[in-house]
Amino acid sequence: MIHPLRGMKDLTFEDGKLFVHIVTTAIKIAKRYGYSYIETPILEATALFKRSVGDSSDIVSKEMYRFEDKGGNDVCMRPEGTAGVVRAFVHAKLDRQPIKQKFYYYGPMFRYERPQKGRLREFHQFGCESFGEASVYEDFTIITMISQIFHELGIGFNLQINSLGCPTCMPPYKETLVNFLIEIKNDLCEDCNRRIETNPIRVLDCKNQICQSLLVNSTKLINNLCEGCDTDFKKLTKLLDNAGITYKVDTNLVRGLDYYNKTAFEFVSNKIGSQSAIAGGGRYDKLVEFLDGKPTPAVGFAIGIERIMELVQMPEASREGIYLGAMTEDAVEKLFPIATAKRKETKVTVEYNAKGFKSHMKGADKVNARYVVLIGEDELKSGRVWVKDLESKEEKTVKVEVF
RNA sequence: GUGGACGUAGUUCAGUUGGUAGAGCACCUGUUUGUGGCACAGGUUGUCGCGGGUUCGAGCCCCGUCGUCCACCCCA
Repeated sequence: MIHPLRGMKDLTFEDGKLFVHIVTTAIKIAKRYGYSYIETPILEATALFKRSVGDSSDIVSKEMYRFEDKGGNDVCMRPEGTAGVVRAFVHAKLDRQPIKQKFYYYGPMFRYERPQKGRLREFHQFGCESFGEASVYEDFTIITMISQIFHELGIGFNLQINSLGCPTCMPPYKETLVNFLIEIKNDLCEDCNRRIETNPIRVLDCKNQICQSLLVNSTKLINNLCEGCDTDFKKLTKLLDNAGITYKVDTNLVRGLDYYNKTAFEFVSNKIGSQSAIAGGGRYDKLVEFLDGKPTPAVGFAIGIERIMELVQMPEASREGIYLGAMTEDAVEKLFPIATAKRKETKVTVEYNAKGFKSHMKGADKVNARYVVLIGEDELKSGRVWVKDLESKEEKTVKVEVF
C-alpha cells in the first residue's frame, strides 16, 4: 500500500464536507465585502518568496519545497498566498489603475516542517488581499470580516493586535532594541541570540521565561510609533471598541513574514493545542513596491483551514433527495429513467441490487434520503411506484408518469 | 532541525512473566417471505505499520525504518 507523504492528508467524507463548508462560508462573506476570486500558480520562482516573505523567516530559509525544474529554473511550491497574489497584481499592471482591488483565494500551501497537530506540510489557507486602500478603516473592515466569518462558522476566538510601525519609526526602534539586546545577550537563550542577527523583533515573542523576564524593561514599539502610525493605531482600537469586537493589544505580537508593517493581528484559539493561530494578517504597504510595482498600500490575512476544522460544527444535515430501489431483478432497469428525470431537480441515490424491502428502508435511511421510492412485483405489473416520505411517514403508490 | 510518547479489525481500544489475537461501536444476516431509526440473536473483518535480529516460539524483547501524536522551533 502506498501511503500519502508525511504531513499530507486526504480529505474524505465528513472532513471533505467540513472543508467545503468552511470555504463556501468564507467566500460568501468575502463577496459581501467586495472581494473577487483570484487563482495564482502553486509553483513560483524562488526569488518571489525570498524578496517578499524574506530571508529572515524560517519559511524561506529552511521550509520551502524548493527544486530546479527541467528547464533549470529555481522554483518553489508556494509556502503562503500573499506573495503570489501581489506578483499577479503587479504582473497584470493593476498597480497602474486607480481602482481599488480586492481578491480572495484559497488553496494548498507547502512548508517542509515537522508535522504536528494543526501543522501539516501541505495545508490550506483561505485568504484575502485588499490593494490601494491606505486608510486604517480598511484594516478595521478586514478584522470585522474575519470575525464575521468565524461567527458564521461558530468559532470562538481571541483577537490580538499590534502595530509594527512604518519605515519612519520602525528602523530607529529596531536599532535601540538591538542595542538593548546586545547588552543582555549573555543571559538570553540560544534562539534569541540567533534572532538578534536575523530578526530582533522576534525576541520579544520568545516563550522562554528567562528571556521574557529580561525583556520586561525593554522599550516597546507601541510607545515609539511615529505620529501617523500612532493615530492610526488609536483609531483602530476605537473602531473595534465601538464595534464591540474584543481584542487584546499584544506588544509582542510580530508577524513572521517580513513584509508586514503598521497593523498586525492574529486570531487565536486556545482549544487546538500549541498551533493556536487560526488566522493572521496585517498591513503590507511596501510589498507591491518590493515586487517592482508602483507604491500601493495593501492589507490582507489568511485563515488556516485545517486549524479551524475541528472547531467548526457542521450544520445538521436534513433529509434530502430520493432513494430508488427495486425488489425484483426485472424492475432494476425501470429505475434509471426515473433517476435521470429526478436528477434535474434533486439528489437521487440508485441501488443497483434488487433486495428486500427492509434492506431498502435501511439503505434509504443511511444515505439520509427524504423519499424512498421502490418498485416491487406488484408495482412492476401495474406500472406504479411506491413512495414514502421518511419525514412525514406518508406513503402512497402512484403511476410512474405522475411521479 | 531538537526532545519525548505511540503504531493491534473499518473505528476506538484491551492483550498478564514471550506460548499462535479479543471487546465496544460500525458492517452483514435474521427475528418481521413489504415498513427505516430501537431491541434481541447470529455472523464477517487482521501482513499486530514495515524490515531485520534474539528465541523452540515474538503483538510483547533488541536494532533499523516509515508514520502518528505532544512539546520546542516556526506559523495559518
